[in-house]
Amino acid sequence: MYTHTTASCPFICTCICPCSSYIILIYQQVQDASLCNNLICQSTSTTPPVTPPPIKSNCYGVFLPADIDHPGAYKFSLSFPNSSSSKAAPWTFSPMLKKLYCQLGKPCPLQISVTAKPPPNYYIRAMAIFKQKDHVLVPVTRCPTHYQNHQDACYLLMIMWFGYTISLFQGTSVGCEYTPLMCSFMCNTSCNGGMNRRPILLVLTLETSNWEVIARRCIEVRICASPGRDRAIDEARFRSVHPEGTEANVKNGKSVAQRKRKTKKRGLEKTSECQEFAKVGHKMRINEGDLMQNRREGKNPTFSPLHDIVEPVLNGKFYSPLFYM
Amino acid sequence: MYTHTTASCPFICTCICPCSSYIILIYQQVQDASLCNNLICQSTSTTPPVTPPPIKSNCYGVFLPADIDHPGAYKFSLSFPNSSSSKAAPWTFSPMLKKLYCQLGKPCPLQISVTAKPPPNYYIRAMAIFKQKDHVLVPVTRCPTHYQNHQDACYLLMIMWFGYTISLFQGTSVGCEYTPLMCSFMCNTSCNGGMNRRPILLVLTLETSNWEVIARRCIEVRICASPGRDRAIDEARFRSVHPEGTEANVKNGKSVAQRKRKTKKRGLEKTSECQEFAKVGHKMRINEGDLMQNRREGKNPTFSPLHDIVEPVLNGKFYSPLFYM
DNA sequence: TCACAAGTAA
DNA sequence: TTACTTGTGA
Ligand SMILES: [Zn+2]
Ligand SMILES: [Zn+2]
Repeated sequence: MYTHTTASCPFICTCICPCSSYIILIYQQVQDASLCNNLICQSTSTTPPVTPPPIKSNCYGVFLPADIDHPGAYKFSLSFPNSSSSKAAPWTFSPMLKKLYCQLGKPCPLQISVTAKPPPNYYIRAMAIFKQKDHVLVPVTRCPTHYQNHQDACYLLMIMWFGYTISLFQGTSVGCEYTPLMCSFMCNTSCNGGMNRRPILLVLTLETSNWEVIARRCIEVRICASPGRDRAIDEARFRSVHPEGTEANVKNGKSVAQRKRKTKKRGLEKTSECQEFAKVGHKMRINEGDLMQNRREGKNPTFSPLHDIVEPVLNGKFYSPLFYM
Repeated sequence: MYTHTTASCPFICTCICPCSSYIILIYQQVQDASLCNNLICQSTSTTPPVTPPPIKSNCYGVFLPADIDHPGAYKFSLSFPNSSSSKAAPWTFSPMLKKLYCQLGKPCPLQISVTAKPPPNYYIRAMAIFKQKDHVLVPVTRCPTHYQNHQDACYLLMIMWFGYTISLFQGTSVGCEYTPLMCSFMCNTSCNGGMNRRPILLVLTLETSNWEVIARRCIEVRICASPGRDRAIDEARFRSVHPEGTEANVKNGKSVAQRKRKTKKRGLEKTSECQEFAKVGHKMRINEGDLMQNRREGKNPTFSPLHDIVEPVLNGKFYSPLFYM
């Protein structure tokens, strides 16, 4: 019997892959009923998770195109509660742009749902990737400043990897409409030396016990100081570009109101990652060549257990995950 | 005979104290003439510098008020060559505000002069301190992002501490009017997790062989992306506040056109250092309590030699110096 | 060189 | 919530 509890996780227990920024939530069918039709933090499972889920990241391994919504047979969906109407709210979601605006470190409530109970040991993977295609292979990590100032959060993240906690899933059809999650992002999208103003996507995938992706939901996430202001700006810009189409363009995966200069489009002839990082301190922080080489060889990152901390290390470099749940 | 050469130092050789951000230049009288009346990079001295100069920093030890100009008997002065008139120039100096505006990593030429040749082993100390009185005890360091991306510069800095090079001084009266220095600042004044938009002063002191300060020159330094633009803004603001007084107020040490909101003054009821840093990652990066305790006990920082690198460590914390010469 | 972007103070 | 600050793209 494998047991684990964590006090920091009120609703859902997570198995966190220390590689890059993603989190595994394991769906498991159980016998005993629970208080609520949610993913519930539960310390017991019948089988200890001996092997971690395979790594499917943006920096190695195979990953399907990340920005295509695919509800699948279970009608997997991702939504948000009604966000506060106050402009000072710590988070707000724009259905028009399918984009979450939130402040650094503030928990954001996600809601996932399926129309039928998945088989046992189905799980959900949550990861962050860069939206721009030419950056999608670069791991999304925290900036050095926030990592240095917030190592406790990272510690919390890491011990949860050892915990590898199983979450009970009662289904979303008995009373509760959604399964709530709380997600906190630990850097601004604009952070120097980190995301560096590059927009990111949060990708949730429903996967089988064989780690096959059967459903996917993607939203853009902008972590910023003023979510309300920035959402208003983005939506106004979008409406000025698409006077009537509104939501249709978004659902077709087309580019929406990017944060870009009025005069010219950016991102196509974008400077390389090396050049981008060179602007911060004139030296690359992440060696993309290493990542690509590693990817070609199919290598997984190595883990360095130290006390209770497992650090996500790839080719000797440490990556600080962006978010936790 | 102690010898040392460094290729990275064209004009002057520096003894760099790894504590906080300052640099020691030793004035030494020599017999043989040199090509130019400058501080000249010279690899020979008659006595090896066995003991480093005592640490006089903003975080420990005694330090006189840093923002008072005191030319002293030698009429010690600090000036700049004529800066480029281009708005895109990497540096510019405002005599009106006694303030240097420069870009990150770009070398700035300083000129120092005295009216008479100092005795042997007089030296100059250069250090950066925060301008605001309630931050003056906090060491001025680089931000984590720039430190991580620029460790080579730090390495260069550190090996020069071992080098402890002596500079020959021919005086400023034979042909050359000034002694040129080149100074590079390695973070923006606005850097998160570093100076964090707090203005700094560069303080040059002329000290005797007993480390007694006999002259001092101070300028404000703003390291920013657009020195020309920011100087123009500051000077316009200053003129609007001081229609006729112009330079007089500056020379009297009065507060000049601060970068502040039009409506209200800032800096007097400033939030504490702890609260300031708390905004970056919600955790203090520098424990001011440690610094103060250390200062009360008169402790010096400890040095950790590792390969050829000496790291400035104080109470187990590492400080990355802001600038080098 | 200019205007936008986006964190921050008030 | 507004307006300023200040790095960045074009
Ligand atoms: Zn950050
Ligand atoms: Zn910096």
